[in-house]
This record gives sequence, structure tokens and C-alpha cells, in this order.
Amino acid sequence: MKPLSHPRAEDINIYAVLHALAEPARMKIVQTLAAADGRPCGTFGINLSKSTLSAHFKVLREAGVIRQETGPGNARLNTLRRAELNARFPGLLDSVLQAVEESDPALASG
Amino acid sequence: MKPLSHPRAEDINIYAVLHALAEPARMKIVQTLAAADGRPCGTFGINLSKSTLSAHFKVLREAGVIRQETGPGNARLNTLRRAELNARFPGLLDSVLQAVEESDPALASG
DNA sequence: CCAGGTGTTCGCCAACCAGCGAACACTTGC
DNA sequence: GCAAGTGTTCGCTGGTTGGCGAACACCTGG
Repeated sequence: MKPLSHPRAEDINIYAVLHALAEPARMKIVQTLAAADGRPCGTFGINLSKSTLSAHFKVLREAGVIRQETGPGNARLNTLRRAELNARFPGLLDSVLQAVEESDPALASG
Repeated sequence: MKPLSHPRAEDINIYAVLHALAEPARMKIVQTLAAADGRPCGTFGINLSKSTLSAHFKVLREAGVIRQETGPGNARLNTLRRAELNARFPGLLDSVLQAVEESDPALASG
């Protein structure tokens, strides 16, 4: 499987990141990764079609929020670009993740 | 002038806030208010039509990011809902504002 | 009362976005 | 080689968004 392209850490744009996070499905992806990195795309328990899911992963990847590497078999290994995000936007990811649990507990528990 | 309605602090939604902030003109408004509260809408140095500006203020207001009160004369006094945002989403606003200066310095200096 | 200044609202338009299914690509395993 | 499994891409659709100008509402000052 072709490796996908990712923005460099220093090219990560705040508007792209905020836009990527301003959507419940994508937020759930991020939140799930924050709890357990390295999952393939299909393991997020989101009730959307494959194509829609793939599009959401693409938005997150192109915003620089997640990294998608070719994993074993045909899976994509998704990881949060935690350190890079923290270096560029200190505290942002953590405060957003904390905010989600405050504002959208259903998502947090589901 | 009619007073405008604002969401209660506890009803502020993280997705609405992130969406509101994921736009350079609106971000500039927030950033300007962070530096100096209480300005009328026309004093933000944004090169957009009045109607577009008004729409952006509406998005920010309905998201709970800013408060718009009827000021002296016909002006709206815009203020950041800093304390309320901080209470609900601790650290979020500050990290976003800091992130903007990192990611969009042109906006910061303009 | 009328003019000037500030914002809001209303159409309108082009662009974007989230959703889907179908088809394709790629790897593993039989 | 072929089926199964996982993601991606493409085309399409409906809804939302951001932009504008024009018209209106409202207050202040002549």
C-alpha cells in the first residue's frame, strides 16, 4: 500500500487543525487515538460508511493531526501526532480533549 | 437596539467553538478582543463588507465565544466571554490564541 | 425632520462539506 | 489464481458556508 503524505510539523496550520477537530466523528477518532494509539481505521466504532470514514481520516491526516502509516497486512496504523502538535501548539490538544469530555460526554463514553 | 441572545455558559458547545475559531477573520476578531475588549464591530481592521462582518460576529456570538451588548449610540460592545470559556473549557482559549501567533503571525501583527 | 453612522437582515451565488454506493487497489490466505 | 478483508477514489447529492450588495432599523446631531 502506498505511503500517504503528511504535512511537516512546522507546516501544521491552526485553522486546518481546528476545522478538523470541529466535527464529532473526527473528534471521536482523535479521542480514541488519544486513549490507544496504533489502531487500523475500522476499529473506531463509528457508524459511517467506509468512504466517509476514509474522508475523515484524510482530513485529519492532511491537517497534521494524525499519522497514517502502512501497517501489517493491509491496515493503516493511525497514530496521534501528539508530540509534534504539542511542540507547535502547546497545550492545545490536551485542552481540546478535555473540553470534549466536558461538552460531549456521550462521545466520551461511547 | 435590540439586545441579542447568547447561549448560556453551560450550553456552549465545543464543536461550535472550534468551528467558529477555524476561520481567519473570526480568529482575528477574537484575537483583537483578547488584546482589547469592548470594541464596536467596525474597529477590527478587517477588509470585508458589513454584512459579512455581521455574519461572522453572529457565528462567534451564537457559539458563545463573544458577547455583544448594546452600547452607547448605536454601537455593539463586543467582549470575549473569557471567564465563561475558561470555566467550561479550561486552557482552551489561551492555547488557541497562543497557537494562532505561532501559525498565523501575519494575522497577529496585522 | 433629515443626514450620517452602525449593524442587521434578506436574497443571491459560488464553493465547500459530509454523506453514500460502486468500483478499484492492495495484501493475506486458501 | 481467487476470495476475503481493508482502505481509497470517484461521482453524485443535499445542506452549509462565506462572500456581496441593497434595503432596513436604529440612534445621534444638525
